[in-house]
Amino acid sequence: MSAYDPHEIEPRWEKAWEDARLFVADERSDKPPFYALHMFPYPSGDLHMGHVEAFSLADAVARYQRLQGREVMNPIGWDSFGLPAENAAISRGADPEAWTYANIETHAATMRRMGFAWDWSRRLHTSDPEYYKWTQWLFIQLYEAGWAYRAQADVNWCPNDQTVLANEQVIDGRCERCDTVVTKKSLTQWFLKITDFADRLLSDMDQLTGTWPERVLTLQRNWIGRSEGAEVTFTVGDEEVVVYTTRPDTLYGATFFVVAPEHPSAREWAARGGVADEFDAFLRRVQARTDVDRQAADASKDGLFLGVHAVNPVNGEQLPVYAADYVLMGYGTGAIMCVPGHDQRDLDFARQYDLPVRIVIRPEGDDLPDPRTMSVAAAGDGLVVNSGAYDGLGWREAKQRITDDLADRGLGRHAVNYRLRDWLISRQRYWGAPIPIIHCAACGEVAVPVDDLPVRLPDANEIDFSHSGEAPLATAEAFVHAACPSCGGAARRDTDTMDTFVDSSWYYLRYCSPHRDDVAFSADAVARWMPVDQYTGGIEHAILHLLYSRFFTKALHDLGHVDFVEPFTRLKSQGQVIMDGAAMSKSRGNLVEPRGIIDEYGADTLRATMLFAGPIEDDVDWADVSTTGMFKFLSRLTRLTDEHVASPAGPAAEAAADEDLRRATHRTIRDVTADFDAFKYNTALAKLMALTNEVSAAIRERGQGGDGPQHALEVIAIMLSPVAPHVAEEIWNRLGHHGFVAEQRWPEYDDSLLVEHTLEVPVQVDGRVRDTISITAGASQDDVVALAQQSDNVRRHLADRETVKLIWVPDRLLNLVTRPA
RNA sequence: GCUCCGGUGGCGGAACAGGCAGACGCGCAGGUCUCAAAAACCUGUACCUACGGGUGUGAGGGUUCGAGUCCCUCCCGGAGCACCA
Repeated sequence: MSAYDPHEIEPRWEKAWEDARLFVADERSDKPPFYALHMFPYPSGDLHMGHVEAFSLADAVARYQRLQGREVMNPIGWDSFGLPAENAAISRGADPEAWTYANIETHAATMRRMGFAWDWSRRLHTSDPEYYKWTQWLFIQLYEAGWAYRAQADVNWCPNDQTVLANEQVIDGRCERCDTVVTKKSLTQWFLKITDFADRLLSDMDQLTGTWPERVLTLQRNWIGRSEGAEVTFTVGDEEVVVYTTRPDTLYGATFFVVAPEHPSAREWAARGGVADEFDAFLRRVQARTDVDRQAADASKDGLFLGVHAVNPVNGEQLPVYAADYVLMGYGTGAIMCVPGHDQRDLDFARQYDLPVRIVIRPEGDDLPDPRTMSVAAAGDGLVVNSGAYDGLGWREAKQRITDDLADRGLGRHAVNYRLRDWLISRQRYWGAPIPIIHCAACGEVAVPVDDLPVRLPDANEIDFSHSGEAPLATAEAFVHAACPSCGGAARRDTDTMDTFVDSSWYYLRYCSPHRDDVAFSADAVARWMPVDQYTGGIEHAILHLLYSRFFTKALHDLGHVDFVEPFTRLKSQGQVIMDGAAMSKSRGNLVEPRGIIDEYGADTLRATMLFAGPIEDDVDWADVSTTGMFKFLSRLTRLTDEHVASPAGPAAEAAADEDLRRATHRTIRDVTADFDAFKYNTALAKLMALTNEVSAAIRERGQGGDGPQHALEVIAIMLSPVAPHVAEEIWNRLGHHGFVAEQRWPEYDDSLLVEHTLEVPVQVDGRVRDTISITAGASQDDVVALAQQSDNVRRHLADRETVKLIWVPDRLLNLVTRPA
């Protein structure tokens, strides 16, 4: 039987670590602190393969930093509020709280079997009153600063989950959780003013360049969607109407004017224009369409002439005013000037409603397009034409000048717009943190005083979950009725709960001092640990969670609670674990359970397999990876250790062989260290395997014993320990050590031992390898050429040819360039 | 449509900063051990070959003594955004 029995080894070391409280971060250590954070899990069922990969990465980072001499904080917690608990409650009559905490225990048990070096003493759950008390406190801080407000708006509504959704939670017009087509609903809801931070969310990304994946930064940049242009004032009758445009240089090309159907003036203008009934019908038609419908491929535009005209401030022209569904109320001012010659959407609309087209930019090098027949708008660069005094200017210059001139007349100004909208955080759900606001008929909105926090969730048995379409908390009478904190009169609590992304936007601060019941986080602890040194997690949170957390940090900074503006100094995103090319799921029948793999091969094999599968940021297809390969490696390594230990110092090793192994060991230290620094665990493992093969050859073929193999195996044990920690402890122990390998120092290499004395270098003739020759390191070009010319094969290829050039890359390669003699 | 990634053996993937393409592993083939099998171990494994060599990193061009790597054009795949004025 194999010497490697993970089922005996793993529990033994897990207990030893725990007994020694090895991974509890010490607040008073004088080692440099290192905050290793992974995105905490949502507890649905047991851990899945995606968790295993994410945590294997996170733990490798933390254990590596510990070996590098840092005092590491590697905490664990659960993002434990959320919809699935409630859905389970509705469909199976379970108690959301019981369901959630049972799942957490299942998670925790599997995590312990995986041997993750969590600091369990900092464990937190966002659904604990001790936690959400401070989530509510944070909400109040934002509210008092004017960054949380209630407004009526057309919001995204998921008819299946019976709740509103943030823009970020709507994917292709569908609910990100259940894929139901999202509809619009006009509701009064709570928003957080993330748009106030749009410019800083963008500009502070400079601090993250190089330490965050470029892809994540790009996603955030796109999401924020900054554009520069101008606001220009048109008039309709005696009413001023402001439009936003990125192309004020095309103002002279405007031939009509469009407002969003929901524009506040639209109905009044329609009435004035004598088309009120048509407008009402139009509005109903537009609102019946979902976003999915509106964004469908055909992109046909629905519009209605309102019977009134808008006056263009640059030339006094009268432009017909339309309401159309391709203009959105939520962006800019909900009104646009339309330049069909230079905007594709406007051109499409003009063709559909037979409106005139005018060219005001002459495209560089091209003829003027024919405005009567063109079907592709002229979007490129060029010189301004048909624009009065501005003719002949470059479009960039015209943009500047026209805007400046309008500003002088009080009819315009330079303006910046963002795609980003305020964050809608109200949810009509039970299992979340109640919004700590009381509505009083006399006093209006009143924040719950800090001393009264937390606003506790009522028990689930007080809730009528069958009451769909309304906030579940509204059905708990005892919860709803409250005294107004301001006047003491009878009042009602807000019955919405907060989006769970609010909970997860600050948990990294709570980890610093998770047991404090007088503050959300202690200033000292935050000063010690924050910002996070290394954050790891899935790319799926590239926008939502990371953007919200950055926003919270900036808000807390402005309120004086923290002295930094970015929470996560470095970020690494791992790919997803899939099976046969598709996401794993029970319904697809392609689910692989971590427990099954642990039962068969042990946790180390599972962890190492995940990290060996390929670059960590790439997806892993479980169908392509081999647990048996990794199990064989760990078995072979263990067996080799035993063979080494059992053999006496061995027959006197040949000096040369000993030197080879020593050089291989030092080269491996150098290369694996670089790989760990770059998160390249797949190649790090490959190099540890290669060194293991070298040790094997040294012992078995050369009969080498003693220091060389001992040192190589010690190095392997330490460098393997972040990835396969149990077997690394076992090997370390069998090599005769008593302390934990987890507490050793990462090995260092000696440059002088890397030098090879004899090298094999290729000799090329005209770029083709014709032989390899053996040279001494540092040999001169002349010596090498002389050696090369002794090679039969090289000589044959030089016959009848004249050498015209020599390329000698010292110690690497010789190339003889020839031509026919 | 726009933006950003990527394309290397049967498979996952290696290749510093332009210098011997295919590390490491899987799979496969052959062998040792065995009554046999499993396990373990050993050897081989890009393709073609008249055994000299030739061809190969999606396709085609270019730069260079030399290109998987740099430049241009194109094809394919993936991701994100998408009536954002």
